[in-house]
Amino acid sequence: MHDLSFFRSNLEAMAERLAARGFTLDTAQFRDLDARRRAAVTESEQLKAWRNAESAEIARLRRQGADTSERQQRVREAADRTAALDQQAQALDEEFRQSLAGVPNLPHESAPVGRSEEDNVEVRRWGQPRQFDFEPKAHWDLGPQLGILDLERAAKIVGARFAVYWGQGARLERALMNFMLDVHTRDHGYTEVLPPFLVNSASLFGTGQLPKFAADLFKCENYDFWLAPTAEVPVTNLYRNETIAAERLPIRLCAYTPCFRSEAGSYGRDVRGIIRQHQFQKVELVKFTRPDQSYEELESLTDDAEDILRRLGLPYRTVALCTGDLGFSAAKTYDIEVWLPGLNGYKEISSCSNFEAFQARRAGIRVRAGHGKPEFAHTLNGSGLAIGRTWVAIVENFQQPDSSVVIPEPLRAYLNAERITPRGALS
RNA sequence: GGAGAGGUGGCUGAGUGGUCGAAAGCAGUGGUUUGCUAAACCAUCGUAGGGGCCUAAACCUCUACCGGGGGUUCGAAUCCCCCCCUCUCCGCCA
Repeated sequence: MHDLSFFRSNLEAMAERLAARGFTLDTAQFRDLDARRRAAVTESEQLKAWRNAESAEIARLRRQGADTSERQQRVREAADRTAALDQQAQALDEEFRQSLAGVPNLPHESAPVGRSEEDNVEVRRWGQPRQFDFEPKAHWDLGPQLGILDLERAAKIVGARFAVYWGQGARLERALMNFMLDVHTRDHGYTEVLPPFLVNSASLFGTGQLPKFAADLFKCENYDFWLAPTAEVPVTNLYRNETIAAERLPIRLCAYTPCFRSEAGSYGRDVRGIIRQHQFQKVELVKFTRPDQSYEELESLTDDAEDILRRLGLPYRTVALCTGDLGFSAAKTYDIEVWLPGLNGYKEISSCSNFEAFQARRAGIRVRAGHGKPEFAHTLNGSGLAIGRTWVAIVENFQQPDSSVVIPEPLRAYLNAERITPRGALS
């Protein structure tokens, strides 16, 4: 959400910068809507001022014992007009706010300009994709063969795009969750939180999923409860409508949650295996910072996520998303892509973004520095990492000719094993 | 699920139909006094939106906001209805 008065007085400049991300801001429509809104508000408020003055006069006259029934009658007669004007002003104001809420964030000046994924810029690369001296298998073949991944039964108990993990597969998922949380809390300075997995619509508005992207979410019938699509939503909203003392910033939080996404509109993409699921597990990193600190914090957040891959020995590259590929709320985003032999390419495993004040303004997250006026905080988040895709990366990258999988050293204590070996057909 | 008590500015807390954007205290800010610290005293101190005003600040003014939404009334923090949340007791449950 943009600042109303700033937005209004910088319409043309906004439009120009939004064009970089492929968003066309209809300035004429906004100008017209705003003018009508202000006219309606002014008229409605003038009538209210008149009514309030009349009421005060009535109170005064009554105290003197005068008869005020005529004045009361006049105010009563104006009631319809008051209500109509008020309603009109409210409707226009609401319409304006909704239009404003649908305008994406401005890209940061350091975000590369471009139209699509193709124009993203690789900023660094770590590790070398392994040269196999045998034909590596994709996880959708290897997983069932090892007896650790069961998509058919998942389809039976819910449907497509869900997975059941068995035995060491389940244990690997749990090991990754603990490993990531331990690294971020012990070595990277994050505080662990375990939030609710369901959130209300106010929270989803705060982080920008609503009102525009309801179709991407699962909603509970008869409740204002939604399955959280990412821990970003509950964790960022921890401080919704709160003012944080500047000395407490930056606040760095990490959280493990399952994530639920409808994946509407991605039919046919990543249909094999568990790359794209309705439910996946993720450890998320969330930061609240002072406005002047947010870009250095984005760099360190991205590095914290990359560190997990380095420790696991998984090759990756990091790309800066171009303006045309940025998410709705983000001003700048780095995607971290892990090497997957099954796809013979790099696949997104983390997305680290600075939202600047865009979410904070929607969610009412403020910072008070000293005794000055509170200003909006900057919020950031990134996956640290998506556990399902990390699971895939480990299984595919560290597979052996006999189909076993060598567990990266840091995970061995968690798994109490050095290797995943076939357990035969799924029992 | 049942019964009861509550939700008021940064905090504590008064306010049961008009003079209430809201007492008082604390905290904050500016000042006076003061050898320093401390204290005392005076002043000031909410947010959002509209107008004055072409742009920005300041200022003036209006409107809205006392958990949220409706209603009654010339007029609502105050009365009525619905909802949400917190606390206590009972029931149920992991």
